[in-house]
Amino acid sequence: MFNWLYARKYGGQFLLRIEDTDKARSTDESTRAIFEGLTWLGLDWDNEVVYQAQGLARHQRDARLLLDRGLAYRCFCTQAELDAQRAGATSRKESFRYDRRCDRLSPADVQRRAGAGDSFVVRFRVPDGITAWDDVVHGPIAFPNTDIEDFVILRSDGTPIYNLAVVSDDIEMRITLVMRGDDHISNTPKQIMIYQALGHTLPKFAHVPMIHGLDGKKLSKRHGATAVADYRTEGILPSAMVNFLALMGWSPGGDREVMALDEMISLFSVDGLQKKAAVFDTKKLEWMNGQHLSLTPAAELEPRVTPDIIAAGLGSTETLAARRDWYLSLLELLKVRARTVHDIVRQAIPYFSGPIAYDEEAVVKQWKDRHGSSETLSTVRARLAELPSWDAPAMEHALRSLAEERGVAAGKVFQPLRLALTGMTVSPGIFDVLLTMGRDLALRRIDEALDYLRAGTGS
RNA sequence: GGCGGUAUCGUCUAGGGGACUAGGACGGAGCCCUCUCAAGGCUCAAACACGGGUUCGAAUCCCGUUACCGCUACCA
Repeated sequence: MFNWLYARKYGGQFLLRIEDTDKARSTDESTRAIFEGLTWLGLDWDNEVVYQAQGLARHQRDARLLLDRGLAYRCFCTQAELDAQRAGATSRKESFRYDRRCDRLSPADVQRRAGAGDSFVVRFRVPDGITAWDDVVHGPIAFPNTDIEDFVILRSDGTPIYNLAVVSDDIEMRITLVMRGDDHISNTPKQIMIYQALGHTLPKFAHVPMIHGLDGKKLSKRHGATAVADYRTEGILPSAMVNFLALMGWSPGGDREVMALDEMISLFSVDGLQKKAAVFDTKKLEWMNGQHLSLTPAAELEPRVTPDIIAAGLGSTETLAARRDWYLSLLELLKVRARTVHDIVRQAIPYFSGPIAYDEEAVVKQWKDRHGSSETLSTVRARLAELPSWDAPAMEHALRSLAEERGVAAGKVFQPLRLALTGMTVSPGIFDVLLTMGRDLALRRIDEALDYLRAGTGS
């Protein structure tokens, strides 16, 4: 996200690389989630996607180069030996660092063992000194090299370890800015040493904060949604998601919060990048989504909402297209009081011809007196039915004067009617409901309510 | 354990020596608007982790402590 904003802001390129050197963790499923997530959010990448595993030959060539230059060495220690040493060190409460025993092997020994087919890994020989860089978000960071062991760069099966592959690829792809999660800060000195050993100039490094779950830990499966695109099925708009995500770890300064993507681009600056991890707050995401729902014109919302409307059985592509203007005005009416797309669909039900269910609590509250309610509703129906034209001022006059005649507050008329029309106690203004529903359906809904009330009488 | 990073309301954050009785937003409480619910407007509760410095002056700079997070793999 921040990479993308940075690239778009400063006219750079946003390159996508799938780091799939770990077969166990990198599945079709996981890479697809990346593409879907980025696409959904509208974060487009430049050039072809690069798959790290395809750079195998180059990774091996770079390891070979380091070996030839004497900057790396073969290590014949087995995993079991290393594990034992590590366990010993921990039990003695010492910190374990590889003791470089294989670096002391004579060239002849190395030759002999390699020739005999002993398996080995390639380790990078960490030089003396300190490794430091000026991080774009953190400022100067330094690591004493003595704290870094001679790390493995090539496995015994000849495949590269992450730190080598990354540097090799970044050089190949001419990466100028490495912007990533700050969990990579401690990998950075290792990578810098590889850059230097390979004789290449360093890119800039920017370590951005991570996002944590409510428990303060790294976001993971147990926090709910596993992939960003899962929020699509939760009824979240991509514009809201991207806005919300951007605010986790970045601020444009001042009080700016609700923004469109292009505004974020122009406002983006690394100065606004946060150093602290952010906690994902679903409540705020939903609020943000409500804001974006209100701000987005119905015509733009329509393609996103329609599939859900159809799935809910309210209509088909054809029936909706046939009444497009009406449909858009319905969306316009509902979007302001919705937080997710699901809210819109739920509220849209009464405006379509299908059956509606009456909210139980609402019935108890608004239709407590069934005879009285029936009487009120049939009078309301008669007044509405005789209206010369179906417009808001006429309806309002008819219903308000009815309330006045009876000496009751307008709400005493509106609320039972609202329940009859929508089955709910909440809806847009009652005249908007009547108007949007249309005369025929509105009168029918009242008839259905009267039937319901009659059926219930005496029970 | 070692190393590194971070630390402002419950949460996201503004703040970069005096404008801070610390601002905004979400969430919470309440009021207004009002036919209901949203939206909107208003009000309230709510934070500079702690301790030392530096300075005339510190939320802001430095050092320690603590807490949290990360790395410490033939994971990425």
